[in-house]
Amino acid sequence: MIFSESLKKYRQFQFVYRNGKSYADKYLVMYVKENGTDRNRIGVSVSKKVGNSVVRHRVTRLVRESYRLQEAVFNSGLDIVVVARKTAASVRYFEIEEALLHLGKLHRIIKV
RNA sequence: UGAGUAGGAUAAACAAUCGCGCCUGCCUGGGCAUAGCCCCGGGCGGGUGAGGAAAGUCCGGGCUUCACAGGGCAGGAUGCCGGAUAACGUCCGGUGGAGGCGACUCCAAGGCCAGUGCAACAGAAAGAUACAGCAGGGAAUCGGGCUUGCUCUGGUUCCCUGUAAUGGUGGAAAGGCAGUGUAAGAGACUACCGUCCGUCCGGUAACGGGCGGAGCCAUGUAAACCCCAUCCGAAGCAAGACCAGAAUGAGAGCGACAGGCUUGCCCGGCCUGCUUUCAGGUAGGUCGCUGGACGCGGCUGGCAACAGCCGUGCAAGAUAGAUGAUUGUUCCGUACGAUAGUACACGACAGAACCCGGCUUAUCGUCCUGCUCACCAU
Repeated sequence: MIFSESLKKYRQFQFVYRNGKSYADKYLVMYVKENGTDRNRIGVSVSKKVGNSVVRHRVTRLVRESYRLQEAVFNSGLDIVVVARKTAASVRYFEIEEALLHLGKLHRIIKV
């Protein structure tokens, strides 16, 4: 991804959870916190409640893919954590993409 | 053709666009003023990228570190015989038993004459019996018979004795069944079957068969403790090795400059400082990391598991974790329909994490092979 890296460490996730703002819709929850750089960092979290390993992996990929394709419309300098909800287990790609953009609008981090 | 049985293969396909990990070729930027076979990147091209169970983590082994003179106890696992193997609780071939007409399937299949424990309920009695029954004898009593008191005979009640055929209970009632025998019965005796002992033959063995003998002294349970035999050191790739700039510690040198303490001052001493070397091991990184008890094909040996030889191939290696998304066509499935076709849909179970050999569990379908039984035809 051109403008972004991924969040990796447990502590980084915890920092965003504690200090960031969150919005949720039917499929996803999004936490956002400014990180003070000119790049975005995105982390995806899918718990065991969502499904078995294959399902979780698929949801992770869908979220990452839809972020990758829509990367340019997001503002820079943010740490974003996307948490999948249980309902996301049996969802198609476009519904994930739609949910991601919807939450971005709620956070007002989408470029107009 | 139908029903069944044993085993195997496969795990939707193709194309376009965007994207990811690893390997590799070429070009190129920076560290760096020059050069490099050093370090950090970028671009383009090529190759490659989940499973039959990758799962559960239940066994076994390799590998790594630690421990280790030898022996024993404890603990755990296994348990008919032979073989295969690196090893196994796995596999193959047998033996015995159970089920099935059969192909075939299933078995935790050593030892309760070392000891201890348990055996509910039922039943008379469960390391033991006599409830009912059957039979003999005696007594009392009521009858019958006739030669009128009997060495005749029947019933009922009680007592003594014999018995374990029959009955019911039970998982199990102390070999089975038939006959002889007897008052009634009983391996008391006899034949056959079973069991045990001896012996001979076959087999590496488990075991099987023949012959002879013993009437058969005694329940079940060892996935009850236990006994016997065999095997087992512990922990695991977050193993472990290396690099290393954090913390910390040690030594040497520099300076005689600054601050603090030691006494008001000086000298002296101590601490803080700077440079450097070593130890150390944090963040981070590299290796381990995939060429192996490897895949495929053939030959040879073996009933087989498997082994040997030859040829050939190299086929994921991530580290918060790549292997994906969209679109189109075809295939499959479900529903409707005579076909054509139309509609529906994340197209079974499920995602590598050091590597192998197994076991177990999950699973939509499709295809193939061997064999068995029944029916039909010739």
